[in-house]
Amino acid sequence: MMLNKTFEPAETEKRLYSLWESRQAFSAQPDCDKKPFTIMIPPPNVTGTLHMGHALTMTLQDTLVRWKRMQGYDTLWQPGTDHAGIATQMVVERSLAAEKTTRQELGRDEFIKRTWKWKEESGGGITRQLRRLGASLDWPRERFTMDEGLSKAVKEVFVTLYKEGLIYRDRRLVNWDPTFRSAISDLEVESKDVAGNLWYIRYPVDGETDTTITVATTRPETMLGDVAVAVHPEDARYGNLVGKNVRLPLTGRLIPIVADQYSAPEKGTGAVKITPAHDFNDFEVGRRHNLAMLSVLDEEARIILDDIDAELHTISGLADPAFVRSLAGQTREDARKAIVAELEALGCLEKIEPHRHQVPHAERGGAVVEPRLTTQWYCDAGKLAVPAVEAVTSGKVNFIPKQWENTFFAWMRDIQPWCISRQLWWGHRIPAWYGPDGEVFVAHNEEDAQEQAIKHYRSSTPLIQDEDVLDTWFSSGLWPFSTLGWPDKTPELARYYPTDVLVTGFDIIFFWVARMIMMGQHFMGDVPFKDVFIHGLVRDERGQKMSKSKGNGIDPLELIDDYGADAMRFTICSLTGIGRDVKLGRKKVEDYRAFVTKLWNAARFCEMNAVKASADFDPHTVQSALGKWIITEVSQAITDATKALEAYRFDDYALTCYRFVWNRFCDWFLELAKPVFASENQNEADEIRNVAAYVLGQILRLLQPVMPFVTDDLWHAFGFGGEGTLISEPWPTPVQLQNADAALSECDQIIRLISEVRTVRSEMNVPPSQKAPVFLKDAHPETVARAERWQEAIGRMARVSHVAALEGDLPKGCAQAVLDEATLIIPLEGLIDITVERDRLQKELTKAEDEIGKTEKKLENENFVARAKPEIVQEMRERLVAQQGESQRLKAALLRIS
RNA sequence: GGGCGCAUAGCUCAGCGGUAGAGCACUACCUUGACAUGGUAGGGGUCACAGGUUCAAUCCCUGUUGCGCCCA
Repeated sequence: MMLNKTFEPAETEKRLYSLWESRQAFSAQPDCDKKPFTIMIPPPNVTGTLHMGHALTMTLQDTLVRWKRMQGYDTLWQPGTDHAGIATQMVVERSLAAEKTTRQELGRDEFIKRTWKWKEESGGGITRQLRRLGASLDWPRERFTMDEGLSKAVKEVFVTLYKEGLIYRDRRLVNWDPTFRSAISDLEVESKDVAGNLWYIRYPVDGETDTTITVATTRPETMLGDVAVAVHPEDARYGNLVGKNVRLPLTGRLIPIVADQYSAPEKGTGAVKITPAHDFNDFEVGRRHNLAMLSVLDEEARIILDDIDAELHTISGLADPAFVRSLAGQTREDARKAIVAELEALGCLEKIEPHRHQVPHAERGGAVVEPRLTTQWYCDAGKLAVPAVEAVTSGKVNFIPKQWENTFFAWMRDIQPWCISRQLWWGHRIPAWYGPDGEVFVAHNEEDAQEQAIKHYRSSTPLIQDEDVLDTWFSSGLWPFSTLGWPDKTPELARYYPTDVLVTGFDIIFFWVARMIMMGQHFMGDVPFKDVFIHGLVRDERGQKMSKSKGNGIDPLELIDDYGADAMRFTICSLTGIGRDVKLGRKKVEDYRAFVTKLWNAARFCEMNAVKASADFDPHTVQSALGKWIITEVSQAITDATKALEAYRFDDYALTCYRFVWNRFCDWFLELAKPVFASENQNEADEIRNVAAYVLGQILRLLQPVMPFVTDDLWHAFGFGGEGTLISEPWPTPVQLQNADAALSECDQIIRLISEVRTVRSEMNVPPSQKAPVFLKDAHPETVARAERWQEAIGRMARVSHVAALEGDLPKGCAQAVLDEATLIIPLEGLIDITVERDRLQKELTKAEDEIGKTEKKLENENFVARAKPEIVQEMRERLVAQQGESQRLKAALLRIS
């Protein structure tokens, strides 16, 4: 079989991936006796499509998993998706809208059926896309947060936490999305700086004809629900008013002036209106002062008067119930306009100031979020946080980089009760049933709830299940053990929990990482993972966050189409340093594709020179210096690459491989091997062929985790093993050759000799077509012998006609260069300008003397000699000798041509 | 306002108490039979600024400035 002129990723990727999958090469083997290594995929949203962020995180995970698999671990990389309550419901509702119907018209059961149908047909497209990346996920184990097993886990957790008092119902403010008409998480709210106004409104003090107190507000429409005015207790301006009441304009309600620290004297007028049902800070003030909580906005953020209608007063020039009633049903925006106009007409509006302020917006959908007083289910995150924090402080869970532990702690320290109910239909319906009197029965199923109800009511009573579903993250938090079969005691659970590492971005430390630790600690009594590797964000080349609206996103599938999955994966790894964002552009992928090509071409060269896998080759038996040298070099690369992966240094891993393959194997080993392959010495040629095959094999293994396709293709082509088998080959191990020092210094010297000659020739503008001899002056006999041994390679690589010790006088018109104890003499009469050569040498000499100066200065410093580590002083002394030698030889060279 | 991170070659980034590195870009030369998606060589850095610790600081400490992120 001959390798094609170029590597063809598209064809190879398709062929190999289906081969791997059909052979279950990715499957965990729960029954084997290998040590397990487990990564849980952060389940992508079932509505999602693959973006660069996925490509980054999945490439890193796949690289780790493939590496560990080669290291002989039984690897489980658990795939799956989450049901993404809001996002999925949105998708299906959109298609209903296209059919001119709504979920309400369809009814809950039918809607759920539709959504499942959508999921089966269109959901989870991302899992197909992950295959294009080469991700070696254990697909037969794929799970979905809504599937039967995981739903069972969710119910179990809910019922248990309820029994333990860690889940409860409470009426308090939530962040409410008026578009979805659902509670949303604090974490799904984004504060945006918005240009608005501060409206200054005069509230007349009750019982005092001419006294008013002016409050400043950014939300005048909420004043219908005002229950107090707060001033700072130490604010002298208002001291005499505390305890008195004001008449609320528009509604005429009598409300107190209270003293509360919350009011900031320097802000606005120092007096603030208090609307506990529509503002988080006001809610706290209301609690402190035992104030009523009046809701004036409904689930769509329209004015609703239920709470205030009974107490509307008619006060001439201040309050008119008819006006207030006319607001009912208006949106908050319309109501604001009407209210401001009315206040102005009443003379209550003191002034309007333009004002920038933070307005909460829903991350998904972008609606302005409304704090709203509702009854929801809450999880006592504060209690669950304690063991979670403990897990991190004790080091049972390690964040990499460690830095992120602070972020984790900061959030955990003032964690709020977690609102877990959502007013959606798509999700895990809350396993709570209500009796006619509102009594709650929490149970695994309706039968159990009925049983409880019968005990409670002493008769069979109709129950109604809670309409709401659970926050998607509630089920995601169970992912590390629910996917393994919990609450059943499965062998998988025993074997793969706790998992080894979680790989994710910092943006979901709170959403997910923290919750998994809480749930894991509580239900499994152990952490869900030992390491948390937090990688950066993918940005474009200019460092901008990729986003749809900016249009600067790159589609990873396009990159794969254009450059191949291997090139993209390698690029990602090479750019993933610890704690750095990944700035990625097409150009970088294109650049690293050149590396894939380089590897391919190096392999082609090997193939052309009859390099073949040899099963019984033992690197320890190698005799040639070149062979010993490259075996030592590849061993070093293996050591470095392994260390890098152990430390999650994907960049170091990729770069170590890159440098070894390109700058050692290709640039030197293969070039130095050419004369050997061409030589008469069949023994040596055979040995170097074997060495080449061995090193190539090590390279393919080393690169398999990051470039699984091209490496397997070559693995097979060279007869190392069958197609698709590299994935399960052992990870390479370094070898330690005995007595290799002479070989290493020999190769090192030859490489430097070639480089010196090349440099001199290039600097002297000698065209490569002009060959010239090289004579060694003052060289040690061993140096001469080495140069003669490598005559052929030196000739090819440095355009040298022949190498020999200098005999007799210096030829005319020479260029010279210093190599260790020797001086290289390159006769180039007629080709070079001797004055240029003199200048060149002079420059070298100046450089050398500068270095001597630096070293001497150090050694002359008594403090240095006395206090520095002895080995450093010794090193400096040796350095000085070498530098002085070089300088003397340069001086001598100059003298010879002057 | 609180917290965190970053600042090194034109660009992207490594590095590290003891002679400043890579890739890309740039310049010159080269189509020699693996590779022009290539080869060879070269130029290019007061390691943000100011102090301090140290025999020695790009590296450790303090402060300043600039940029970015998170939380309020």
